[in-house]
Amino acid sequence: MSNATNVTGRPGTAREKILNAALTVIRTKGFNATTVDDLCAAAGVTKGAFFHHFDSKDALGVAAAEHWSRVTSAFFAEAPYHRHDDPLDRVLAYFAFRRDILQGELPEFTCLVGTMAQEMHQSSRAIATACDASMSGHAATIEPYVAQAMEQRGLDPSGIHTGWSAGSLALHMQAVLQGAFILAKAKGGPGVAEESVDHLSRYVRLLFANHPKKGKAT
Amino acid sequence: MSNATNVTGRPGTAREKILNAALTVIRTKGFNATTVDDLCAAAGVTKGAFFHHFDSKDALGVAAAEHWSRVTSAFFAEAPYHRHDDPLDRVLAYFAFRRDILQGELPEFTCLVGTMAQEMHQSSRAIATACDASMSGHAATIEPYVAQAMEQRGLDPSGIHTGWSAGSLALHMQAVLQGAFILAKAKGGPGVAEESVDHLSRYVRLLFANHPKKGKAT
DNA sequence: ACAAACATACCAACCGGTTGGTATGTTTGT
DNA sequence: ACAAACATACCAACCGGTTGGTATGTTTGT
Repeated sequence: MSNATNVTGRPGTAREKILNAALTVIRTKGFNATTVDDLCAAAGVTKGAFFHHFDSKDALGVAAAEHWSRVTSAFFAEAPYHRHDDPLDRVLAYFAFRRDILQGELPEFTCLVGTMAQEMHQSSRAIATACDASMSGHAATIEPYVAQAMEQRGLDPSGIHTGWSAGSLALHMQAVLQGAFILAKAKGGPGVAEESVDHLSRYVRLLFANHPKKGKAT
Repeated sequence: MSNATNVTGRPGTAREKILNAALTVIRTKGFNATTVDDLCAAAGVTKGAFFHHFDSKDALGVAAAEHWSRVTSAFFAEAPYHRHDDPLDRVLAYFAFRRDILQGELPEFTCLVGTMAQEMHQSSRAIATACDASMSGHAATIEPYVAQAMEQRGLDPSGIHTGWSAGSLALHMQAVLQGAFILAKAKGGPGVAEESVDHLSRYVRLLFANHPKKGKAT
């Protein structure tokens, strides 16, 4: 009944342990197939502790999506792709980075909020909204790089192509990654996902192909 | 105990009714959240009939994926995009078609096997394999169009680009669509999905941009 | 030609185990 | 002293699957 207040969550507390357990367990089994007892066992806490910190399993789902946002934000903030001078290089390096981290077992490189959105979009709009916030929030961190590259290279998509924006391209990147995860899950390995990221990188390179940096004409 | 034999499935039988119900119910609720009773209620049959035709809920999942393959094969076989003379036009018209059918409620245009693969890949490899067969099987129906377009226009991806094939591009298309569905589910509407399909179409056009049909140089 | 034997398709009632959640404590930090 | 943070014990509802049975064919031996 006391909930939603302890946003900080001191490390080592039951809340933090449950949240961290949720990231791996839900990615492995999916949200519906994950029982509250699974979560408690993985976190090493009792059910009483669980329902002290979360009003319901759904509330844990929302909190897990938010926790995922924090964890991945920190993870991507430290990634090397930000360090390039050229905005387009940053975007391209982002793809290389996303390709590099496609390692280990499926639950390790797969996306929690993509999984939960797929499963819960009809039964819990609260969870779906939290998942959307997480995915769109991540897209919003690369959107400025895309926008900068477009501006710097004089790429105006509304004129030349059918009409798109830095935002729609950033969201499309997330769609490709989410879809790549699904194929990887179906096939049982990351191979297909790597190829899809390659196609995505190739797409962006082609978009900018005739738009070199400064005033160098083709 | 008698099972796996009646592959044809006479229409109107309990088996057919359960299978058809499964397509919509599982797309709406997901596989785990769908109970056997849900399926029986939607199909208008009893549980006894269900377990007469399917050994287990998982077996129904596999059969549903196979049923989905049959239904979608027939659906796409009748679609207009096959009727273009030029192979590249067929691929482009395929995208337009996929974009056009993004209508109605989410469970209506969303993919059963993508949903099931996501949810069941760890708990039932049999289901995941059936889902992979369905998605890869569909990709295999457009792969020849891509290959024909490449050959006709002299596009050799192993030389010019990083290295890709008609097969990997066809699979990438499925990844984009699957990912678009996830974003649509998270956001609660098909808007994002349409934009992703547009990006995909633009990608393929760019791939062939400098490769006109006959001998017309740029 | 016909009945016994068998198969298929289905149904209503039931069962053991699981699941999210609750009620009632006890511990711990300030 | 008191509230936040847990732990223990427990429950009602639900869920996949089973059981015993019926109705309606189909096959087979004579």
